Amino acid sequence: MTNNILQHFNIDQFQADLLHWYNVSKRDLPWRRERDPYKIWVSEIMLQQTKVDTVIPYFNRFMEKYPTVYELAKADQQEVLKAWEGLGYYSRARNLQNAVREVVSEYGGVVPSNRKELGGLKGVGPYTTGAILSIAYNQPEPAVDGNVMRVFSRLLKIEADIAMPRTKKLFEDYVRQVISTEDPSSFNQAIMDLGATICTPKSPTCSFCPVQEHCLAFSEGIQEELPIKTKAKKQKPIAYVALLIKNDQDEYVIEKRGENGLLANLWQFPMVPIEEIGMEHLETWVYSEYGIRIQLGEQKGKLKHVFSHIIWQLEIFEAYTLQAETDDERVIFIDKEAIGKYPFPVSHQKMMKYL
DNA sequence: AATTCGGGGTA
DNA sequence: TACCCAGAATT
Repeated sequence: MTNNILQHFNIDQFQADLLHWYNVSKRDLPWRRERDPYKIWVSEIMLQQTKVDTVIPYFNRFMEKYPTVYELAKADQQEVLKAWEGLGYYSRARNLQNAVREVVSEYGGVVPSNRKELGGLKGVGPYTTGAILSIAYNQPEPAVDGNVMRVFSRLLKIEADIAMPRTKKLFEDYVRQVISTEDPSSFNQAIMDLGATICTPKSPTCSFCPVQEHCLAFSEGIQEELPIKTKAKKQKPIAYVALLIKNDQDEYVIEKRGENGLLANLWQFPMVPIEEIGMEHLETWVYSEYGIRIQLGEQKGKLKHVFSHIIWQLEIFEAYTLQAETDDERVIFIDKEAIGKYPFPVSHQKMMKYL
């Protein structure tokens, strides 16, 4: 399989040191209080690219609302998105619910315990498959995420670029050789805890590390140089005029975004891609786009919102209309108090203070 | 292999 | 600012 990097690596002692540390020092997290595969699953989806501290309140609310696959399966998607509001990467929520519905209809409500069926579910990729199989079902499967690549790149002095997709397979091979077959659940979680609390991206606290004596990078003093990761490219800014359109009944215009792409199926205040349209054609564009005749008011503020790949530069304007309806099926007129029932991206939540 | 998907915390 | 985070789907 892999070469002989592990030749001088004491696997048994490493496992013992790591697991002992984990048993003494593991974090008390809501999804660690029991071993319900559904709860492990939800936690793993929420934790994708998201810090533990951010996830905890979302996870607790979600479990109160959807304690089993059956409640989530029968829920309305807009309600699920509302529960996900602010957490980001909203396709996770839509995929999770679709997958849960498949578990109910195809697997009798039981989360699959094999790689083929589990990994075939929407939103369940290689990492999440391994995480559920190991944590919930105690199978010796690798679950390679950013933590694991960082920890192992230092332990074994692996200098492959972790930004490259194929590099993850390399780490999966190493984990398969090093993982505890006695307690794979604790092993994988221990690596994650280690990466989150000690073997951190910057300034790792090697003096507290339970496996310091196993670490090749530490022995050479190069732990700060690893892992190697090529830079992501910068986000492109896009300018919009965002419109708080009010009618004489104090209702506001909000719009449901499309079912694919960025912030899919969330709601927002109408946005005009102002670079393409030009301020002088704004009212005309709004009428052709939404069938709403408006009069532009004054600017209320501006805000910058950074995504992974783009930056929204929003100029927020008031506007007025005499209408209370339109043919555009994306659009509704709604009063201020009812807006809170709809899922909005954070950028548009920030605009609500101007209502 | 590269890009698209959110949002917040950190140094 | 720049980087990172218990990544997956799409192109």
